Amino acid sequence: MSSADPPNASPDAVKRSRYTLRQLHLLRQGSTATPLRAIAHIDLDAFYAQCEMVRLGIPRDTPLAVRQWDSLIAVNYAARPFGITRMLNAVDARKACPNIVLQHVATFREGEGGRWAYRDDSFRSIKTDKVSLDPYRAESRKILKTMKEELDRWTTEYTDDEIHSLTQGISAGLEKASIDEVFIDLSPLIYRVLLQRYPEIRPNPHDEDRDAELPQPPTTAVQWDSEDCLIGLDREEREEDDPDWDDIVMQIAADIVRSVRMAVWEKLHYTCSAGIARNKMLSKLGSACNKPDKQTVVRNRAIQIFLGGYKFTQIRMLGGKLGDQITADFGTEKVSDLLKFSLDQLRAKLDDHTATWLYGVIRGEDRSEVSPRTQMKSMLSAKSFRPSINSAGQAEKWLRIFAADIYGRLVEDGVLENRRRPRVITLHHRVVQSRSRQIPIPGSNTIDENLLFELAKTLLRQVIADGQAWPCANLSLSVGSFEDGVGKNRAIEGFLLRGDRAKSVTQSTSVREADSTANDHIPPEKKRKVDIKRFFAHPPPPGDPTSIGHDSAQHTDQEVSNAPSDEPEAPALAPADVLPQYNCDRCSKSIPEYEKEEHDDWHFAKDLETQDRQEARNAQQQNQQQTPPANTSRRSGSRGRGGRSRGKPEKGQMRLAFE
DNA sequence: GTACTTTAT
DNA sequence: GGATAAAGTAC
Repeated sequence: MSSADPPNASPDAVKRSRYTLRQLHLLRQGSTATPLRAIAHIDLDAFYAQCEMVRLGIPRDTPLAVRQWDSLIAVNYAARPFGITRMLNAVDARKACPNIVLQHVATFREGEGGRWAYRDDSFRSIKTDKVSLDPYRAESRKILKTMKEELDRWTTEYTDDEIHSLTQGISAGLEKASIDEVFIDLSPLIYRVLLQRYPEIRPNPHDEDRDAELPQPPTTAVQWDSEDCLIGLDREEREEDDPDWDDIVMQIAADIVRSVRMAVWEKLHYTCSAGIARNKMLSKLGSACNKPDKQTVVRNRAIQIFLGGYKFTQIRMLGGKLGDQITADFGTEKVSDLLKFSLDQLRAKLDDHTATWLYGVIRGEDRSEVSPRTQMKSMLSAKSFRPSINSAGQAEKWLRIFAADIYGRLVEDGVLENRRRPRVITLHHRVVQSRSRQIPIPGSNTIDENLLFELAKTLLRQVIADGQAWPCANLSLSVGSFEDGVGKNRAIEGFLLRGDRAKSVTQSTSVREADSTANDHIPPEKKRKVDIKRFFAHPPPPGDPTSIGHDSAQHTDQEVSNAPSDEPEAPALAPADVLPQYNCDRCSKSIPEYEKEEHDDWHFAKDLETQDRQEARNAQQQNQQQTPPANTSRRSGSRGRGGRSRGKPEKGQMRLAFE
């Protein structure tokens, strides 16, 4: 043991953990600051290909690729041994594997309304059809739902009354990273499991030193599943060494992820691969290590070896121009080579922010958070033209289809029920360079296909008036800046929601874009029911005195603003005036006697949290920059917008009726 | 806010 | 490469 040992270290030479009580309890609120945290990245294997296999009932060992015009956009694992890859064209794929199934994506077709369909001749119909990815979006939603249900099952399973009082409102955050990938912050869930399995680490008011090292966990605690792929340990570490708490955490994470993957397979017949590690970056690298249908665990003690073997251009954010620039600046693509440069040496070539970020990231540090988000922030419908199109008439044909496409997706998203609604619509247009124009969607109008189409035409006229519009090689329409609806059913829901959930409903325009919650996909009907039930089943402790003044301006760091709020609001009606009451001397509130114990626990947990937040703030001030690098892009100069002021109709342009 | 860039699947 | 999506910068 080192000289840093506390003087009161017990003389009986009990081995201590490398982690502290504080680090362990930071798991509770999904803090990004603890080295014990566990993040999973789950990636569907050749997703579009699997969607088609499921849809068509094609067995796993049949080679299949998804076709888009003459290109392949997904290749299943049965086809890969034949040398089939994306970027082969359909003809070459057939040559390499005569038996391959080449399934074209669904398409919209001019004059057939807003309905996509799978068509035998779509690959020949590039002139009249537009790709629809809707079938894949629908499958993606189902898969997310299944994953969430399985996580919820874990959450309820590992919740006895005592744990409940310490972890209420806390569950795994799930971030939809793309149509076929999610990040899950398993820390809060694992915290529950740990409290359940190891009662000795439950928060105890008598713990006086939260920064003392924890006792080591039982040496028999970690049993890896034979299916888990473990990244080999760093040089100084040995498999025979006794496990520490991070090993336990990772093993529980692996159990959870395995069961999530199994649920997806059993319910929907999709396989996926997963990476499990301390942070998003490592879990993402991990999920790609063993495909398909495998999960890879990057333990803390394996990080250095693991990362050292990579080209840094594989790391998120370094796959593009920034990565190229760094390669040029330092004459290497290897993480192991880059490790030799000091922070100051990195600073000499890169801006401060980027240098600090890079220095940490190649050492396995990544404090980016898993933001519980499953909803789209924008929707885009696009078409590339080969050959280019040459008139407004041709363009409008496509705008009709774009409008129908987007409208259909908005309906899925709940525009009809006023759940969400986009505030801006944008038209992108490319001749050589691309240009775009956007306008607000008038809030007074009901959004329908025709409104979108009319707005799109308005934008098209502006783009045409702006400059060289033809020949046009690419056109796209998108909507974004969604706001949460305050429809009738929304108002009462907002009233019943607690804490951060309520904020996400009512403050959709806050600076940091108060985001939706992990339960967003649940239909409002169901969500409301659940919330009401919990509301009455567990009357929450009265308002949290420690949180006074925590709002608004105080929310300067991620820890605070994103910590799941377990802070209940006082019920509109006090449960009972007739029950025996207990007066809490901490918060001077009067609560029912039978809740005293839970209330005290709650104060205790709150105190821990307050300390932890302070801790996190301090840590963050020291660490300065955890955020990914700023965009180094310089303006490409003289592409001026023609000096004409906007907002006025063009000469001869009609004002739209709804403006 | 609007237009544009970068990164990613 | 085509169709998406997200986040960030510049003004």
